[in-house]
Amino acid sequence: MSEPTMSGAPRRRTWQRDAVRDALGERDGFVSAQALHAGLREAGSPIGLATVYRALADLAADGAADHLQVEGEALYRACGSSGHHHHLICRSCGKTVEIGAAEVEAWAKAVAAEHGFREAEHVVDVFGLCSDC
Amino acid sequence: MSEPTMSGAPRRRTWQRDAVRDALGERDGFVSAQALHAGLREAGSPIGLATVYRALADLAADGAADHLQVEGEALYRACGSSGHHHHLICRSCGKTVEIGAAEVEAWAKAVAAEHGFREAEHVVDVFGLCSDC
DNA sequence: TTGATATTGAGAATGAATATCAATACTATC
DNA sequence: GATAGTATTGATATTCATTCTCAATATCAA
Repeated sequence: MSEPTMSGAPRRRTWQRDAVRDALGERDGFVSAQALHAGLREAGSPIGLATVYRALADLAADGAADHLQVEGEALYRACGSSGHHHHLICRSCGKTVEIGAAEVEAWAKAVAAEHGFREAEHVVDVFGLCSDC
Repeated sequence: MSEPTMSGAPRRRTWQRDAVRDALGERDGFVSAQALHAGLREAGSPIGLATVYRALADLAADGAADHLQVEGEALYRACGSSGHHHHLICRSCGKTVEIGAAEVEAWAKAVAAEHGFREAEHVVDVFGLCSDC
């Protein structure tokens, strides 16, 4: 029998994974794997690109990071709140605000049910220009 | 002064563009450029891949097609309603329902304003399993 | 019909993301 | 603390979607 609540990820702790987690946490908004890797290298870290991709994928799988696709690129961000939430993102500087939206959750569920759809998930993100841009 | 209502696109009519528009219209859900091209070739059309990409980009720019990014792939769909709308998409068979959502529009605008964001746009799509899947 | 030019398409080029695989580092165990 | 077993790393090759190039061609207005 499988145990859904058990984290099936026996992850070893390495300075590389810590570096990626830390670097991601220091960023305000969403970053690409490429950009994060470039930043780490600039800061003197010899970490490899493939490792950054893997670390980010793991963080996302563990629920420690959010990710979204923009213009054919995957962007990641350290997760503040642990539960389900959405984002308000500045399309100029990348500044991001995490937002909860009970109304939207309810709406999505209702719309799905209305059309006979089950197991509904949704993608909801708001893009704009923040007060500093 | 610019004229936002004027179509700044002096497009020439070619059988290739018509073929892409028609093929897209015949599909139920979202399709990738690659898939659409493969379908056209299978149907005997000698149309080139680059042309399909260009035609789809033009349709999207002209507001005749919607597009969204899934797993690093751009997907297109012929637009039913001309105005702003969202989608309810079956993640199994791709069946898509266009949905309007005044409540969500209002919510997005309110959330953006609340945090000092201007020129807010939003991405709202619901994925689920339709009644046939 | 003709001329100006937008469009096409085969293939090259780009760029993000993943696979490969030997060398290395982490963890539990003794 | 030493050691074996194995997950992880990283330089590089590879895949794959998308865009670019540019000569040949088709479209549209005159």
